[in-house]
Amino acid sequence: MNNYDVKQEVTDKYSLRGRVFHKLREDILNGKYEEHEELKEVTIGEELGVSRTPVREAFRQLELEGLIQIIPNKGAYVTGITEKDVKDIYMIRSLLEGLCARWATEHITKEQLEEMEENVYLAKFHAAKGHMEQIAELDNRFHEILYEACNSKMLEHQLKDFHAYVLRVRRKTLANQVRGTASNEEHEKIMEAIKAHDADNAEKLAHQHMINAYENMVKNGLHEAYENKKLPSEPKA
Amino acid sequence: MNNYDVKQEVTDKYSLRGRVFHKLREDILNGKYEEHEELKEVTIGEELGVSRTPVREAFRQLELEGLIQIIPNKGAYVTGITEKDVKDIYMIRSLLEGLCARWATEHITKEQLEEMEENVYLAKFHAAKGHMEQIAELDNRFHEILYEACNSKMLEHQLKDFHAYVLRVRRKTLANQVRGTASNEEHEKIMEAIKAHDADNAEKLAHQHMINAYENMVKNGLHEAYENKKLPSEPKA
DNA sequence: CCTCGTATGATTGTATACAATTATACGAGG
DNA sequence: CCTCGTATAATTGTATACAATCATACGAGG
Repeated sequence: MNNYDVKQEVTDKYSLRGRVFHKLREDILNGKYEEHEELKEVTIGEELGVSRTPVREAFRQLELEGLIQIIPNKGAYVTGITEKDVKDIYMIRSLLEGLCARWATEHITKEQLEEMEENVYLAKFHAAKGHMEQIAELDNRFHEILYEACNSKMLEHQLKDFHAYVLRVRRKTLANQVRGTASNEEHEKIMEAIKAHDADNAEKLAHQHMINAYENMVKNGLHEAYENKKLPSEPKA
Repeated sequence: MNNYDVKQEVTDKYSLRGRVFHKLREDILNGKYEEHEELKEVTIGEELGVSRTPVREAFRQLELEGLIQIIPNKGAYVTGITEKDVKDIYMIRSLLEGLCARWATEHITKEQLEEMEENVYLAKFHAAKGHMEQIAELDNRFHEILYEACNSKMLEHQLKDFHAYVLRVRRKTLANQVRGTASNEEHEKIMEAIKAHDADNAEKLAHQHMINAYENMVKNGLHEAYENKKLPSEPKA
């Protein structure tokens, strides 16, 4: 339609700044840094072999993503992500994914629907074979298709952010054949609701899909994803 | 509880970068720049009397906020905000404000509830007097209290972002005594549901509150808020 | 021994210089 | 006249130098 939206990733990975951004993002989400640990511009720069300039720019972005907090003239501190944050995100996402499915029902294109059908089909195949890596990939892609199909760059933007935020935790969760299969069956039902132009049902199913995903994650021990991160404890006097 | 969360604004207004960020944000939301207009680092820097460094950092943040799009080695282009974006945001917000009200019901503190009661009381007073500026202020604050009371930094962060995003449009809308009064009455009902620990009702009321706000905005002519911005038209061949 | 002020060092904030990349203009060749 | 390649200019990407701010240590004074 309009060729303005040929947008690549919001943050390219091929500039130094982009690399710093993605590296720090990964490290923070991985739990490499303690919560409230101070990140120094020179130190990070030296570790990655770059000057302060790209590091600073990456810091500003990470701040807006909520991963670090910058106190002016003082320093950058890791915010981290707690179990409660993950829970909150899933609750928020459950609502927004529902809305997304509703809108996608009204706006999905033929091409998108075709890719979605292929996605579900392939996922079924890989689930039977136990190819966990591919299942995770297809799961990601399924949701992305949904985001793109909703025809709302605001909602798409939000959901992609959240999606990336919990990606690390989620990948671990999907490494579980039972849930992988169940998840894909839910995808299929969502897709069928969309094909049937049943927006109410699509919304409800997508909503429940998120809740199921979260509950499965809790059941399998969400905390394992954070085993290497110390829980924040009340500082004793 | 923990004193880590004494966070000030995510982007301070007293550094050059902060000033550039807020200035560009305002200008973009105000429609000073055409959609898809290219922003040049030197030009912006000269206009504001600063070097490229703070401008670049501000650009990175604006990109993450979705207001501009940066194409590597090429330039920064204004994304702008369309009427559809505003509509989408209100639909998204209606869901999230509902969730927020639900959580606030479970987590609001005595102090927050007191400020909320004072807020509603004052708003009633100013509405009767026709003090539009104060009504707008109190309206903003009411929602902020709600955001802070929900006890979820993820949700609070999201809602504050959206809130700021549509603030300019909204201020114009509230400059309307009828809606100001109705809006405040809705605030009161939400508050009472929270006081009665009726989370279901609080959610429903907050949800409807957003929808009403949006519909009122449309009725009064959302487009007026964008009278100085050209609508994007399909480029003819 | 404690308190406060100053000096010093460390760290962030900003400006500028230079490198890399991209867009444009122009001319040679067909 | 058109196409393509090269040169040039403009713009972004990065590194570094300098300024401003903040934290710490240390010593004078009480």
